[in-house]
Amino acid sequence: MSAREVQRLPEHAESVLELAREIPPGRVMTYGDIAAWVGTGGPRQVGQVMSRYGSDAPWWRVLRADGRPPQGHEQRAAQHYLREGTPLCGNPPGDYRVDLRAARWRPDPLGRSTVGGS
DNA sequence: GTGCTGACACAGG
DNA sequence: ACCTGTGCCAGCA
Repeated sequence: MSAREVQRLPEHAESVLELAREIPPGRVMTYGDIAAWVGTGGPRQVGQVMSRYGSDAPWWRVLRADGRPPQGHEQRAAQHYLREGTPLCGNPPGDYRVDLRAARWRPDPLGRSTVGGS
């Protein structure tokens, strides 16, 4: 995207994309997680931002709360999961659901990455 | 100003 | 586990 387009970005869009780019390979975040982290009102807004401006960011690492990749891009995302070794719990082909239990990532302000809850 | 839309979340059945 | 309906918020016609 060009600089002129960036100027059109909503305030939160910048934060959303930046956060998405910090997700390490093989790890993922949900739309809701990102929404909560950037302080925006809702997961849908994150989805809007990703669909409009996420082409440059690792959009496949941002998924729904149930572990499903972005609606309409499941097949495309699956290729990335296999390439990055993202843990899957679905039943491929057809169901490429990501195992959030193992792959969910939370940004670490202290440089201490967590593997998700117990 | 009003209303529709969307790469979502959650509760019910 | 699945599908459906309702709630949500910001952007755009």
